[in-house]
Amino acid sequence: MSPPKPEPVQTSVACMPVPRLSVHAALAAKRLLGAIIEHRTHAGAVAGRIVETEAYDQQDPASHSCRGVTPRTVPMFGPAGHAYIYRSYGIHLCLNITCGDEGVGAAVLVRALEPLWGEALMAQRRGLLPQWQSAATHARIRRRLCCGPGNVAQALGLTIDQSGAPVLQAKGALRLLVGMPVPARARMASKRVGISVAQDVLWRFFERDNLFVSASRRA
DNA sequence: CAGATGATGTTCT
DNA sequence: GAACATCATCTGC
Repeated sequence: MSPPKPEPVQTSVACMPVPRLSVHAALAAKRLLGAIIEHRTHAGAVAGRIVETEAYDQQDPASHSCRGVTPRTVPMFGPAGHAYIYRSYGIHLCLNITCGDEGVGAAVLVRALEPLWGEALMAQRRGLLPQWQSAATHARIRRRLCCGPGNVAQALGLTIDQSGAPVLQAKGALRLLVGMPVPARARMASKRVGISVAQDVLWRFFERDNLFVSASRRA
């Protein structure tokens, strides 16, 4: 199967400043809603608007950083604005954006994106290209491209060795850009997904009524 | 729709 | 050896 033609890259949304991330993880998680994550490779550029996040803090028993620095979690303890990517259940990769001051182990998990560009390439990476090309199922497939952290990393085409890469540099392959922030009235908070400790903490945030937040988890 | 399950590699005890 | 910030696919309503 030959790769789809790279789509033209939109740049107008990239003009606004990115939110300050050297803050507590829960605040960074709210600020990152509406921001855009883009990954550029030889195959083309793909990007999506962040619509679902989770905060993980050093003081938080559910966080990889709660027992101090390990080889894997080094980026969490570095400065804000870098990728922390880990392998989940042996199969998937999950993308986080580091936050907080240097020395503090904190990051925000990117759980879902609203696809913006490079959708055909995303579909190919997700193994959904045949269905994508048949226009009848377009909307349904589009909704599945980046829902869930494992799917986000797969659609973006990330690799484990990109953990630690900066995301606030204009020349970087993986970049955080800013579109429309999600105002507080359109923002929902809930318990985080898939953890066995600190289950009552409301550190999952998502945009209300957004189709790209997985349906079963919209509340 | 809900719930169960297997795939799979790394990290930490 | 257990646990794991998941997902697709299956079963049974």
